[in-house]
Amino acid sequence: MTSIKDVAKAAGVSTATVSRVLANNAPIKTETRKRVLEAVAQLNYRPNLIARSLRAQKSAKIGLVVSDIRNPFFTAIGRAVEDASYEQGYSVLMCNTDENPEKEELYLNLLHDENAAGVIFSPTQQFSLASSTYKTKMPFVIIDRAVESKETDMVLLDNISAAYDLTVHLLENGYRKLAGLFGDVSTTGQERSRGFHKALKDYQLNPVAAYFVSPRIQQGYDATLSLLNGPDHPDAILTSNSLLTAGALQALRDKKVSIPNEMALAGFDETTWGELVDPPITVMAQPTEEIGRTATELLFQRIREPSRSPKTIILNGTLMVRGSSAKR
Amino acid sequence: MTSIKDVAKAAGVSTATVSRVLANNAPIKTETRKRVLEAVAQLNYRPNLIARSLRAQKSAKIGLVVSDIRNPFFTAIGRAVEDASYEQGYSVLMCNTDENPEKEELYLNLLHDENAAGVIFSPTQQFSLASSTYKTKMPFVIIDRAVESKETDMVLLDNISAAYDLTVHLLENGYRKLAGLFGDVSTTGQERSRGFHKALKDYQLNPVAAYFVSPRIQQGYDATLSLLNGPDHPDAILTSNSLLTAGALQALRDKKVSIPNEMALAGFDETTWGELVDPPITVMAQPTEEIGRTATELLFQRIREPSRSPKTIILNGTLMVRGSSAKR
DNA sequence: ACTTATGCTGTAATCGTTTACGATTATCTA
DNA sequence: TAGATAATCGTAAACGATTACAGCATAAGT
Repeated sequence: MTSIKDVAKAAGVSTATVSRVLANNAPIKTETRKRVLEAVAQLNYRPNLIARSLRAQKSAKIGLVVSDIRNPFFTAIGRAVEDASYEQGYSVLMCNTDENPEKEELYLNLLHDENAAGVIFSPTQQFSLASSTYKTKMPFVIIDRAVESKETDMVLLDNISAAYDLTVHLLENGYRKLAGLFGDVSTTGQERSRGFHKALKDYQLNPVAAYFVSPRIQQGYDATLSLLNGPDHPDAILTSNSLLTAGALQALRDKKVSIPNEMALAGFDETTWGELVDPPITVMAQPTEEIGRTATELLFQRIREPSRSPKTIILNGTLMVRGSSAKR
Repeated sequence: MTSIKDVAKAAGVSTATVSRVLANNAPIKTETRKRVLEAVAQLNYRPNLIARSLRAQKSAKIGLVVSDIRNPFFTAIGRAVEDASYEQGYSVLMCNTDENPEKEELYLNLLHDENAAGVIFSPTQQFSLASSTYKTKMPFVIIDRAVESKETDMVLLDNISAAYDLTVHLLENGYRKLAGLFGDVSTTGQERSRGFHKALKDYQLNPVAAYFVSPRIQQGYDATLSLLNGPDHPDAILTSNSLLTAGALQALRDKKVSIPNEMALAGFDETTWGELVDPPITVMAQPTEEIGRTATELLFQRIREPSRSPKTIILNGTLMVRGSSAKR
């Protein structure tokens, strides 16, 4: 490998000068700079990032730690984070935790050991930021799922309002026997459940059911089946993420339950397929692009100014009314 | 930060001994080992990966370079690669190229500069592995899209056969006026187009149309519209990836073209929503999990034994017959 | 008892950068 | 013109690990 020494030799200067030219944070005579640059081009030299990172005790990469990139919500965010980071010359390390606190810790450690400049993180509930010491070591931005600590930057959805609005929409359209399917691994599910209950209360109704299950297609499927077989048959199902929606839809299909006549369906998160199914699914869309960009910007702000006081940014969902919750 | 020196001091040994205990590739007296381990635990020490990587001139991470992780095909592969790497103690750096050769080069450079142990890569057509020098520096495994060079390991689908079978399926089910929508950025689209044409030829038919467009929902939508407006109205559309399928489906919906009565639809790649839409979509499913795992294993093989002769592994798709191509 | 082998550990070089510190030369200032 | 200031560049010390080499015991062989 050609190192900085080779360049220095070729240009007839010291390694320090080469470094100064490349990091261009110092005065260099135009003529020497030219010589160095020529040598660099000649030898096709590129600085070793590892060595640079070791010396500088930092690196130009950030971590994105989420539960599963197969979830379109996280994929979309991942893409936005990637794009925003790319513009700043940073690269992104994406990590899947599988909702597993051990994996969370492992990846956080890894990122720390890799001198990551910061982390964008969607933690499980078990993961207590307070007890961890990461925040002292690396800038953090929490997305999607709130944590207790007010010490951290966060980008969240107003989950209670969003769920409230979505529920009200169902109620306004004449549905009365609502069931809710919520994720059980994050605060998100709980908050959405709160909005759900609040809306029902305002209408002086009780929910038919509210299940907390792990956010997977299979669980959505199973929960929906048990709703269908249960004593108190709902006339509408509200789901707290797209995986549960997919599972619910699948179950309704298999059981030949017609939507929305026999059962309405509405859920969180926009997906490619939401509009493609028949009937298209009413969703509370999250501004994924904005979440990703905002989180990234917040992170860079904190990297630049570590002592800045923490911000929590609350974004709003957009209700996309479609056929699956048509007025009955 | 606590470094190896602190541990050495605490344990009353030299840094060399600490290193030997931790990398455990040397004889150490049981008693000293115990002391070192205690000190490590005491100080909560974890070796600095950057320093290790600099010294060892390698690292425990691999790159995954694809065009867009929002494409479910790549997402699924990404997940499989992640899991397989995790088991080996490696972490994965995922990169989006956006089908942009410049970004490809940038990320490949980055991975090289980061001492990545290897790369799993789905290149654009413009990217000529031959002209690049990467292969001499890093182990490579190409997935999904063939490259000329026979010097590299590859994991590919038998695209011609897969497209042939999918086309034959449409023909067997009575469709005669077929149109094909293929991606224009990779060899994949071309190969699938070949299989498509081959099948038609075997049935002594000509295609109504064969478009090469960039693999995005919008392009699938636009192409389908122009098919609908064109002079020679097809009775079936075959798409070469799920994004084009989604776009085509959207267009057919918007134009109220009934599927499969007025127009059949069949495409590549299994997705969450393929079965959920009405009618469910017939697809040629790729074994994403297997592709990801195989590629990862191949990569690790090559990392261990760089001079091993290159392998090309060809996998087969699975035809999932569904309503969108029902017999007419 | 003297050599040889072996087990265990420390010293110091090394990986490829950046940068504090000094040294040298050029440019002002008065 | 002497002294001060600034511009430019080189020397060498970090960053935190691994490892070749050497040293010193102790055990074994003759």
